[in-house]
Amino acid sequence: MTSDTKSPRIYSRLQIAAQLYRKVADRQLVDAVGVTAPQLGVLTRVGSAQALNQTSLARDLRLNDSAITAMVRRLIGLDMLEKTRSESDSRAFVLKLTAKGEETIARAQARPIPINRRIEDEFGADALREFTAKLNRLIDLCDEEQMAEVEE
Amino acid sequence: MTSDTKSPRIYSRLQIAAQLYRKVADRQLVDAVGVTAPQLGVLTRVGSAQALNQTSLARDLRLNDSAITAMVRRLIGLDMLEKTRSESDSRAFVLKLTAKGEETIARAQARPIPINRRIEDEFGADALREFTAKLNRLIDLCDEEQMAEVEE
DNA sequence: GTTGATTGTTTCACTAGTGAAGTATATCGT
DNA sequence: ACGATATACTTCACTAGTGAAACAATCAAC
Repeated sequence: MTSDTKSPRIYSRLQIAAQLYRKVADRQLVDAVGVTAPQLGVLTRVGSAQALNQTSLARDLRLNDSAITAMVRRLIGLDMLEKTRSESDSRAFVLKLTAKGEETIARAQARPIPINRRIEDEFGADALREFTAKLNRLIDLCDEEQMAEVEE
Repeated sequence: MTSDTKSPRIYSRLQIAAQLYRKVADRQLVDAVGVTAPQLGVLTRVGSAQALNQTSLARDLRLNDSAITAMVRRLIGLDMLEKTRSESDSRAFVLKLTAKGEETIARAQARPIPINRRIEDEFGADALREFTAKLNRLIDLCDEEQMAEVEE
């Protein structure tokens, strides 16, 4: 039994890393600015776009439409987001930040969360770039695999 | 605006990769052996241990106790797992695979899922090793950060 | 040998995601 | 101008995770 069952490694390490990172980031973000990491992701995306609707937001974040429905509902509940019917297309909504939403982004941008600083410092710019490149490669492979399945 | 907001990159790429990988793996696994990736993780851990209880399982998989409660309930519902009160400690349960559970692991081990093959092939053993090393490093950093918080 | 802390598990309320099915509005082809 | 198709969004039922609070059984200490 010298062989250490190679296969499950990447998958489970990836899941653990993602989960743990999110847990730590969530706690720090909620403390600092009152919003979770996925929520901040939505806010910043909405903030950096003009007249975004939910479907485009879903595509940008690579989530499904129903995840967005729920996410937006929560953010409206937190008074961070507003939703108004689009004038050009009455099926769609236009998402907009409230004043509180803008403040939240501003505060988050002003002082980066400790875990992110730590990771940047300890990895260094090069290693980080290489790491994200590999993550992107992994994402591409999964996309290809999905394509392959559809056409089967 | 040449600077590309470096910070959110790793976090969000990691989340996207983890989510997508899990989605693809889940679909392939459910098709092939009738169980999701996290579920298979639990089954294989139980299978490779003798007389495991839920708390140790939680520690092994780096999950929370209540996640295990739910997970075990689902696997019992699928008739893959059994739970009997421990004789040595009557607070604890001993987890054991059913025949169906054993079969499921066996089948999963027999033919690895396409997405895993693809990733192994395209990355190559070295790149994969390096990648998991970085994931482990990331996990360690998050652990340290959590420690730091507790002692604040 | 009670008393108090620790351990194993569950429940609850929550976030965050998926997929399938439904509703309403837009748009296209003829 | 109409019917078919596509698009935007919601709802529902589900998996999978977190954290806090409860409860029972065990273990130490005195």
